[in-house]
Amino acid sequence: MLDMKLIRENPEILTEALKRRHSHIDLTEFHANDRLRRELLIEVEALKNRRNEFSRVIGERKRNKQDAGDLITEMQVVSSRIKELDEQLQACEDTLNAFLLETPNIPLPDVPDGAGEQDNVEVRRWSEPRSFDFQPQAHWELGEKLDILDFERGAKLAGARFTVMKGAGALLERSLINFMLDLHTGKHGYKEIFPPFLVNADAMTGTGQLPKFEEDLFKTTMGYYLIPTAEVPVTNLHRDEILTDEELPICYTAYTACFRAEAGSYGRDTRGLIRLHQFNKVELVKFTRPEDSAAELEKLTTDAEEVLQLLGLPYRVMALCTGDLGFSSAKTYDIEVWFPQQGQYREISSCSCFTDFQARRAGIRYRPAPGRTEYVHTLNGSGLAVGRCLAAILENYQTADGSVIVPEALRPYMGIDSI
RNA sequence: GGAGAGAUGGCCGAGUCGGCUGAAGGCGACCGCCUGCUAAGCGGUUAUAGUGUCUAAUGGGCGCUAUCGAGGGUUCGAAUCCCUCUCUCUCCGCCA
Repeated sequence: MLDMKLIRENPEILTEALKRRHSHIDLTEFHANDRLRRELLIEVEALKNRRNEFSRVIGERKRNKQDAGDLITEMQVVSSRIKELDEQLQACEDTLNAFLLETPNIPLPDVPDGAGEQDNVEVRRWSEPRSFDFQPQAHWELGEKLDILDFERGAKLAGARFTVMKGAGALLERSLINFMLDLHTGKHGYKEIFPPFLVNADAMTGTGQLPKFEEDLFKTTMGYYLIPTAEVPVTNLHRDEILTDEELPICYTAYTACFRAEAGSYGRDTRGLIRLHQFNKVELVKFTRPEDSAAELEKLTTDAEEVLQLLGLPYRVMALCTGDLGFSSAKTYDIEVWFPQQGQYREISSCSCFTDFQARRAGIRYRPAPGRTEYVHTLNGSGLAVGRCLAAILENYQTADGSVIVPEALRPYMGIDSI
């Protein structure tokens, strides 16, 4: 959510931002409603002021056993007028609020301009894709032949876009989760969180999934939402709180399962582990002072990169352009890992700075100085998507006979050196 | 699932038959005084948001409005009365 004052006083900033995002939102109605709101507010508050004063007088007279009938009659009229105005004001604020909830964040100045994915900019690249002296197989083929991935039975149990991990596959998944959590809590200093996987609508609104992206979410009959990422419960941990200056930055890491409806991606990545309705992810979340968020995003990204480095998986880092930027994000780096069978880099982590956009929605503030409050900046990134990481390991570490070497860093967790 | 109790400021905790309670009192925290130091003691400060106006070093000054779990109702007026919902606690039942 953006600052109403900013839109009021510097509408050109938002206009410019929307243009960079290739998004078309008309501000005329907003400005009209904003003016109307303040007019109504001035009128109704003046009346309420009168009502309060007269109530005091009425109270005094009653105590002194004096008649207050004349004032009460007058106040009846005032009160009914207040009620009318309050209703108009409410309607006006609902409209403004709906607008704010559906307006995307303003990209940071250093975000490259562009219309879509093709305009993203490569920032850096780590290691070189390995050259194969045989035809590399896709991870789903390897997984099925090794009997560690079972898509058929996943479909039997739940449907398309579900899988079952078995034996060394399940062990590898679990080892990756532990490996990532150990790295982030140990070396990088994040605090581990294990949150609920189901949350309420308020939490989903706080981080920006609702109201705009409801169709991407699974919802239970009881009204709970399944989390699409740990970002939701972990960021909302501090919803409606005022943090102290000293405790910032707060850095959390969390393993959760993630659930996505994947509406609108029907034909894409129908095979393998790339796009499932349920997948595991280790997430990194930070709450920072505004002035620190840019540097913290860089650190968060390199923290995520280190997972791939330790696993020996080639990757590149992309700066998303304005046209590809997520709704709530002000700046995003995607980390893309190499998939030999597809011959391309695929997203395995998305690291974003949301500036105060989520914090304003979720009411997450801090005290920069005694007596003052300010919104924090929130950041998050995958560190990493576990299933995609497993897939990348299978493909990059496969051998000619179809077995898979276990990366050095995972051997203490796996207890075996090949699958 | 059944029965009961409760939800007030950073925390604890008062709020009588609705009226000067944004909210007593205490604790904590901060500032100042005192003290050789510490402690004790004394004085003061200590919620958030919206909005008007003034000054304009955008940081405030002076006002107003709202908020006592959330929403609605009664009333000239509600933390106080009524309804709905949410959450917490206790006991019973069930259950990984």
